Amino acid sequence: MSEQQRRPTLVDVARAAGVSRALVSIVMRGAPGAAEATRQKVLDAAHELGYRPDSRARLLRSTRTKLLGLSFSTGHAFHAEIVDAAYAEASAKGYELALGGVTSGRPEARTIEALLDFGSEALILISPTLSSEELARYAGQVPVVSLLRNDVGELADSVSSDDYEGIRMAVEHLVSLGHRRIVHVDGGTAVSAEPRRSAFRAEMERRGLEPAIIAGGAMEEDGMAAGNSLGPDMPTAVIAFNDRSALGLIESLRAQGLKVPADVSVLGYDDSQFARLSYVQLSSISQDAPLLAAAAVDRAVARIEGTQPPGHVVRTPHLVARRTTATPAAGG
Amino acid sequence: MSEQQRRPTLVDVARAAGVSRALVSIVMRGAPGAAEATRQKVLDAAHELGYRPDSRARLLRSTRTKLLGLSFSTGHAFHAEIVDAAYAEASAKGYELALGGVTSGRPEARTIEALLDFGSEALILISPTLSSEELARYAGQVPVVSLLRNDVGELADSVSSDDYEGIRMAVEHLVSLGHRRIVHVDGGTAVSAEPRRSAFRAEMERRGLEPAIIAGGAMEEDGMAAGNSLGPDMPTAVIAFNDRSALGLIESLRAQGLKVPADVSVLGYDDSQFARLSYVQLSSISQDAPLLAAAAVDRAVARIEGTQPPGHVVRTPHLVARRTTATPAAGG
DNA sequence: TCGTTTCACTAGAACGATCTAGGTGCCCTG
DNA sequence: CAGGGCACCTAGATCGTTCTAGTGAAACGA
Repeated sequence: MSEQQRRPTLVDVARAAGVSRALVSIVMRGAPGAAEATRQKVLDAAHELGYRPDSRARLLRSTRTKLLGLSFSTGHAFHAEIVDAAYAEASAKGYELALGGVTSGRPEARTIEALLDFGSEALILISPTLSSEELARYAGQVPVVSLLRNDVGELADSVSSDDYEGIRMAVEHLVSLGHRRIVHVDGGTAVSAEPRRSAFRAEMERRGLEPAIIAGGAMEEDGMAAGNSLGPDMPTAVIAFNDRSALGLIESLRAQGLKVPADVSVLGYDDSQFARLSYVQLSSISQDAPLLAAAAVDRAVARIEGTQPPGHVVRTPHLVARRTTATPAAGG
Repeated sequence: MSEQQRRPTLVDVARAAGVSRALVSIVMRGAPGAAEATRQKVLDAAHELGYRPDSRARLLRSTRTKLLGLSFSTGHAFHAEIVDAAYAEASAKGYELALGGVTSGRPEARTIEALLDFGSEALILISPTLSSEELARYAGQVPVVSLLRNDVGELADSVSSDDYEGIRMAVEHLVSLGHRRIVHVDGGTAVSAEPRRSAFRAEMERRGLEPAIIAGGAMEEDGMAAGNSLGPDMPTAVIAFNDRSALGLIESLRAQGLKVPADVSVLGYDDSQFARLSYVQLSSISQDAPLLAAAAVDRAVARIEGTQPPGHVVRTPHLVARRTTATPAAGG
């Protein structure tokens, strides 16, 4: 049943090592001002006692928490990839990450408050859905970096992927394969749906092609529904809003007896783990989660350390051609 | 450029409301000992100033943090479902959740230390891979609840799903449909792979059937590989280690020209969002993430509040029959 | 030799909350 | 009208750190 025992404090270590509290503090945080011999003695004592600094007390006093708050949506696989990369980048920069999940029953604001309560020095918000006013309010308290959404005003930083360029590449790829009847299954109300939609329209028109857009969404179901509604006037290629939607779309085409890419080419967006699955091999536009995450962490740290003013980073995505896009069937 | 301004403290509120620091504290945490009129006055002042209690200071003094540490693997969709449910349950019980992600580059121990640093009063670990010794060490510091793994000794609590019963139901279901040649594609080295494997063996033998087991894993790729190796001696039904593996398996069968469930029935495990996808409709054994999460949070809170000794909760899974299991073809 | 600098270290005051131990009034009781 | 009880409120200590301002001693330069 083992008594839950009080964890050792600086005082305990100081007593064990025969030095003052302050010196132990100096040694523990690796600050200059301690002789090598003493440093070693203190470290030994600390290790002996199993001492771990109490971050609450530490942070209370120091204002620096070395903590980055990161909000993400549970259930978005793409967000999970960003979280992974952010962990790595933060830890390389000497920061810890506080994760906040946004779920259906838990609004983003609630999550952000929790992250601030933990003592986050900056917030990285993946695809935030907050209004610009709310974002501005938080940005008045700590640096805020919006990831994958760039219309966040002057106060907040943003790191996003160039949606126009991504769609341009998608169209370019399909056109260069010989497709002319291309449909975009859009993302409905999802965060980057609008820029992609208008990019598609502009890019198709620029090439003198008809920009057919049908309503979609971010999930497999949306892709399926869109696929089913395609029936009467089947195009030779489809650009889906994202990979999951593309998967649903492919399934729908398959159910209609069509082969991908022989009959219809399908291009996803995100280059998520779904796209990479060996049996899917979905051609996709990669936003490069690790790079985006690293850029976001970089910006957050730069802002915290005051080395730079707010700014907006836009990264160029790239095309990953796999097995779902090909030359259209003759006469398509 | 807006000056990042100091957040208001108890003192500020006290001054604004014309009362003492202590009284504000009393009001803020809803403790008894303040007149209704004063309470209102303080609340108004606090709201006016936009005061939010500093959890670091609060926690430092009070030992109670009302914080539950939850570790999960990014990229495990099933874990994400648990996180969702845990948030809801924790918040209903008046606790906040601290999330810790386990990724390939970030060992579980590292994540746990971070959760403890945040001040977690208890840890909920989803499918922990730590050794029993390490678990015991942490369990000596705070209550530890292991989720989906039950061999964690006396010190830690566990909440798990009855793997034997799950597999028994799976076999039962298939046998009652008329299947006799059933294969189990196992989970390789995954956490619950071994109990499911031996449950399958025992349950098949109990019924006088041949328990065919082939090596698999937790991902689509593993299911595909297993499906491909099935070729020569195709069974009429397969029980996969989990839904993702089942998906890969189905894909492989499809590539071999076999229809599911007409030629082969496939049963998944987890009843994850993948199983529920409208174009998949995978029959699966549900471990009921929300219930498991709620049970884990309950145990953690019970332990923290000292109302109960460590214990092991086992929940019974249930079968969700969808479209991938059916009566075998005549002569199968 | 005597200031000055540097180095190693320490005492004590923060940080922003909670908690303990009172101190007021005010009402009631006998 | 003394004394007890209660409801409301406050001063001051405290949590475990970090930070500021020193202290003492050794090393240095002139």
